[in-house]
Amino acid sequence: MTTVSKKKELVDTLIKAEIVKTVFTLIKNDQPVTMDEIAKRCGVAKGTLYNHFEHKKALLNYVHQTVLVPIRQKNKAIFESTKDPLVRLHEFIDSVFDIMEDFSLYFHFVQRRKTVAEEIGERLDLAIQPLVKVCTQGIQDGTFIDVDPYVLAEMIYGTVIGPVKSLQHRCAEKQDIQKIKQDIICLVDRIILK
Amino acid sequence: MTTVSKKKELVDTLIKAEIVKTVFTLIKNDQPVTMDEIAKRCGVAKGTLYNHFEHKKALLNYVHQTVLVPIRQKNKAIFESTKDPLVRLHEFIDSVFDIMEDFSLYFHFVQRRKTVAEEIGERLDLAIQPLVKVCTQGIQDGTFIDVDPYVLAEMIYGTVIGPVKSLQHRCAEKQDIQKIKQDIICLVDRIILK
Amino acid sequence: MTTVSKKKELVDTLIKAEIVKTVFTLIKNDQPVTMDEIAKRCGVAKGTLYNHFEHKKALLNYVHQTVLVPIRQKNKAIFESTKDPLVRLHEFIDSVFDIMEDFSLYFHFVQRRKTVAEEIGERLDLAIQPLVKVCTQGIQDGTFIDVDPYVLAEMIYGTVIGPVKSLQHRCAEKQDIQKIKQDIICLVDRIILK
Amino acid sequence: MTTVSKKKELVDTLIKAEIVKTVFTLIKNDQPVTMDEIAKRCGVAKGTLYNHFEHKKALLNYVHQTVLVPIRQKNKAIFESTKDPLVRLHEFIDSVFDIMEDFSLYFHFVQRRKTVAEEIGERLDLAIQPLVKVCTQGIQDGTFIDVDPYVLAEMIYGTVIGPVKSLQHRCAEKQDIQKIKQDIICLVDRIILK
DNA sequence: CATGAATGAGGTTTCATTCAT
DNA sequence: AATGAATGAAACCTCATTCAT
Repeated sequence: MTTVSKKKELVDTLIKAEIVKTVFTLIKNDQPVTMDEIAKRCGVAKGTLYNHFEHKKALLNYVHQTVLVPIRQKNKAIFESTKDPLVRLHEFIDSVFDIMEDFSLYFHFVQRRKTVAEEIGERLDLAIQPLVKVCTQGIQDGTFIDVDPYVLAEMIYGTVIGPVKSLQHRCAEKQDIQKIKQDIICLVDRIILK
Repeated sequence: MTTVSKKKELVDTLIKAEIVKTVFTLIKNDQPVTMDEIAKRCGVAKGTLYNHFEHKKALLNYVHQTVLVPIRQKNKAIFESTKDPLVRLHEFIDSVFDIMEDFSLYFHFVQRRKTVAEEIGERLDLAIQPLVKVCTQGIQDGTFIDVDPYVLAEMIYGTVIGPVKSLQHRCAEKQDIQKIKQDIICLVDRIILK
Repeated sequence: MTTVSKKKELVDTLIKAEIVKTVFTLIKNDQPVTMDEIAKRCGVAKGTLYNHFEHKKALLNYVHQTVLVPIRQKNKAIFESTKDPLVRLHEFIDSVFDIMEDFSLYFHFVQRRKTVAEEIGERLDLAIQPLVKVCTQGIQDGTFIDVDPYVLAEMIYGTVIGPVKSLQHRCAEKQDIQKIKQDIICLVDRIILK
Repeated sequence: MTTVSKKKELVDTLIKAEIVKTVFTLIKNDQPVTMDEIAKRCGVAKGTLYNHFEHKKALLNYVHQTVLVPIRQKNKAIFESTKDPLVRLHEFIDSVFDIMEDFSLYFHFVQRRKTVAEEIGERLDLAIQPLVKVCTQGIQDGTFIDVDPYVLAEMIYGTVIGPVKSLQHRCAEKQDIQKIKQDIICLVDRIILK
């Protein structure tokens, strides 16, 4: 790759990063996310945005994907390993809590911009389906109880993600979070193991 | 109350009912929900809508509440009874499946019109908090396992509602639904009972 | 028709007339014809234009049709009569000169807004085809010379309309116009009569 | 001229030729003629276009002139000869049919890019005025009928060019074209000769 | 009260032109 | 000379809300 195209790519990346940051700020402040406003705050012209993204939709999608990337990566590493199903489940729970901040970011974004309908598709793709796979395997191994793996997956998802959602509305201290996590792991183990 | 004001109230009720119906039709058909369109389809003038609702937001909120009322009523009857906590839980699960149609209506509405953020608040008010109460009581009774009642409630919610959400993306026959329900009840019992 | 709807129609007509006038002014002054500018000059809001016309295209088409209406009417009266073909031809020539002002308006409009491609279609519909019919009949009568009626029609059109177009670039006095008209009639007769 | 400046001129010519070709392709395909698109298709940068043409208008004008050059040349050769007026007229008609493709190209271009107003000026310059000269001479010779030479010129122009325009909307075979041409010549002779 | 025409802020997108590299 | 990213003026269109009748 030439020096020039490297530089271009760098600038492109920088601008996109700036856009992502700006859109986040707008969303957090519950201000309308218009192309005018994004451009103004990024210190570029409106046309420039259209040099980097075809539509407004493409721009927002990029922002959205940016949020999802670290979550996807962590999930991929966990779900595609060949470890024991139970181990992978525990890793998933650990991961959710570890990356609570990413999740919080994700929720902040997704909760204000996407409709529930859109979230459901994403949820399926991001968590339910991998969980179903793990559960199916666990059931075949004979280590997990023999229940519809979808129900099992939903149960796990609800048990793990639900409290994370609710935490925003409760006032929980650090130590509580560890306690909750332990309760969750305990509960999940109790349920799925024969 | 005078005859005149009675009449007024009647008309008000009729128009509001018509509006609710119209908004639903629009949402189901994925058509834009504009004041113009609502008015045209209701056979009234746009200004008339503003005699019944201050804002568009107020109008949509009214529609939303209309959907929630039967759900709230059923939940109230269940959660405010003095029956055994476990019985009430089973009644809740029964209720969710019985009113699956209402829920489907609810989801159709909420999924296309409200953001995830709004759904979370509602979810808390509508299901989590009542479930927390029931669980707390069950724990004090000594019949439920001693886990953070929030986690327990979330687990139950996730196990019951999650599959309902996903069902839209799976292709499930009637008999399957009964099977799933049995799996869910079985699972919930297995979890919460000591 | 009710008094109210009569009034509405009146207002609609008045606004449309105002719009037509405004668009003409803009075209004559070679200024850009934007919806914003039309609205401003008509003393109405941009949205109002959209209450009367679906698109900008529809608006411009209306203006265009407004120009064509008197021309079409005169042509229709002439070409649909049962008079002698030669008489109808003379009437057509008379008409073109009588309504020179309409034509001038038409040209002013069409020349600045429509491409030649569009004009050709219109020309066909407005003049050539009626002329072809008249010529065909004259040929069958045995009064017109036996030449491809399209060529004949084009010749007549060119002979009559061409000078009108060119007059804008020459400086012709009133008397000259009468002289030119006589020359044209003379020429046309000389050509088409056996 | 230095070698360097020769080379420059060559490059300039090549690029301009490429631009002309590209613009034609775009116009024929009814695609928007934007500077971006021209540059991309020519394989040069947008800025380069501005090194060869001051404005977009200048660029388009150049393309337009390119189309006109061969037409002008042929016309010049015909109208500036000292042959008999009638012979020159016949040569003009021959020429129009010979270079039908150039004319068709011309119309394709002019019809989609220029307004009728612009076409009229061009028409005058390109055909009417030369024809007026020829006719004037023919009238003075005593071979042409004594009619306003402008009217005569318009008649000839209309009779010759009109059918060419209309041919696009009719479906005419090769032989028909010869027939039409004969009809036209015949008609023109019949009219202008005493 | 009902009406619905008028309003105009707010939004997205296009594209000729400039200018630093 | 060539480049092409950045620019930003214009243009079109939507729709919640107001208000005179």
